[in-house]
Parts: sequence; structure tokens; C-alpha cells
Amino acid sequence: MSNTPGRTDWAEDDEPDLASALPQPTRTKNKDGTETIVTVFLNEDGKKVKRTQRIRTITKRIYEKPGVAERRQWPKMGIEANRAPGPHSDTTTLGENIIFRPVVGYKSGAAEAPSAEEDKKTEALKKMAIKCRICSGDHFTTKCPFKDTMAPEGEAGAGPPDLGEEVGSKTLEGLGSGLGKGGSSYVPPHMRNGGSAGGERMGGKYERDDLATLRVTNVSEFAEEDELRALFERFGRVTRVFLAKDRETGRAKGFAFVSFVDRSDAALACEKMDGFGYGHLILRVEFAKKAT
DNA sequence: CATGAGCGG
Repeated sequence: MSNTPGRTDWAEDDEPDLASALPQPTRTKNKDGTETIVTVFLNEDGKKVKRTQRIRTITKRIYEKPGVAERRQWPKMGIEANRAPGPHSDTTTLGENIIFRPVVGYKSGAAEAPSAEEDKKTEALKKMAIKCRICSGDHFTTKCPFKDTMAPEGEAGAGPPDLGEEVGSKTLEGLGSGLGKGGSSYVPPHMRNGGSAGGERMGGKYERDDLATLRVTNVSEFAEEDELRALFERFGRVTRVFLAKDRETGRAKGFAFVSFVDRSDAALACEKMDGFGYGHLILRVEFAKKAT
């Protein structure tokens, strides 16, 4: 408890007299942007020394991250010193350019024109014969009239050999027993245990949830989805905006769908936006009927 | 005027 009255810094208790006897360093700003620092301190021999420093504070290059373009201008060093700009295959391996995709199905804003090769591929796909995996019909599997009641060929019928002899397993009854034995592909829950025989489905086929979806007609062909969204968002949370466009020309066809989270918001939006002047046209807004 | 896309193979 030998603390000097009035002193609060116990860390300087080692050399209280000497430390307090020396003046504080002074910093002076010069006209050319530098600073002069004068420090008085004791050297190894215990003698008092006055030191004068002139410094320049640098903020660029050290603390700011330069961009790629700037870094490319930096001179090369090491075994690459004095070589031409750009990567050289004998010293540099180029990495894959990884595209950032925030969501599934993301398309870059600046979509590149499809290469001739890709175009060919698309054409070939279009020309390919469409054959249903379920009934071999002239439609895609997802469009098959039997898709709710039958599994694809080769899965329902490909039961285990020992069972297959006994049971005519190319029927619905074969489905349940085939599960988990040989089939490698996924069978949706509603098709298990004999499909439609099991659980009742509410309201029949699956439909998009359009309970809170508005159909907007008389939309200007110059309208855009973002604008429509902005118009309707003030009434509640909008989950989807679809502006019908011509597949070939890309021109808006004059109607759109706007879906809300809450049907009550949709109702309000319907009431307020029906008759709204948008562009040179007057919008017509009503609840959408069921989907195709 | 007008009731939505693509997936997949």
C-alpha cells in the first residue's frame, strides 16, 4: 500500500520518479504531409536522449484491397520477373471459373447466346420421340393418365424372380410387394401400398395453390414483372408474379398472375387494383380460376 | 382478346 496519493496507474510503480520526470513525446504536422515526432527518453546507459523522427502516414496500398484489374498491373516477381503480363502455362495453372448461383435455376443477367452446339442439342431433344415410361404412350411420363395409379414399366413388373413367377406382378397389386426389394428409384408415397386403393386424395389431382392468386388482364405489353410486383406488394406479401409472354418473341401477352401469401391481401389488392390505370391501359384484376 | 413454365428422355 505504498501508492502515491493522486496516482491511479499502478503499472508505472516500477519507476515512478523517472517516468514522470520525462516529457511526453510531441507530434507536429508539417506542410508536406509528414509529421515530426520528438521523444525524450533514457538510453541503455541511463542518459537522457532526445530523438527526432519524421514520418509519413500511408493509407493506400497497405490497408485498401486493390482490385483484380489493379493487381494485374503489378510487376511480376520471382521466376516470373520481367515476363509479359498474363498467365503463362509453364508456371501458372488456371482454375475453373466457378459461377455463383444463389438459387436453383439461376440465370445470369447477361445471358450469353447459346452456342451452335447447344442449339443442336436442344433441337435434337425436341425431335426425340416422346414415349411414356408408364404406358409407352405418345406423351411424357408426367402427363400420363395413369401416372397416379401405375409405376413406370420395369419397376412395378421387375419384382423379385421368386415372387414374379407366382404373382402377375405387372399389376397394381405387385407394387407394394416390390417396394424396397429391387427397385432403385423413388416411389412417391401416394403410390405405395397399391396406389389409389389406399388413401383418399383431397379434391383429386394436384393443383397449384391458386387460392391467393390474382389474374391481371389488360396489361401493357411493355409491362414487366418487377413493376407488377411493386404495384401489388403494398397489399401484402407477394410470392410470385407471372407475366405471360410469347415464347418466340418474348413480348408480353397482356395478362399476368400475382400470388399472395394471404388470400385476404389478395382480396384487398383485387379490390384496389381493378380499374387501376397502368401505362395507357386500365387493369382488370380478378381471382384466378384453377390452373391448367 | 387473354387462365402460367419447365423438368425429362
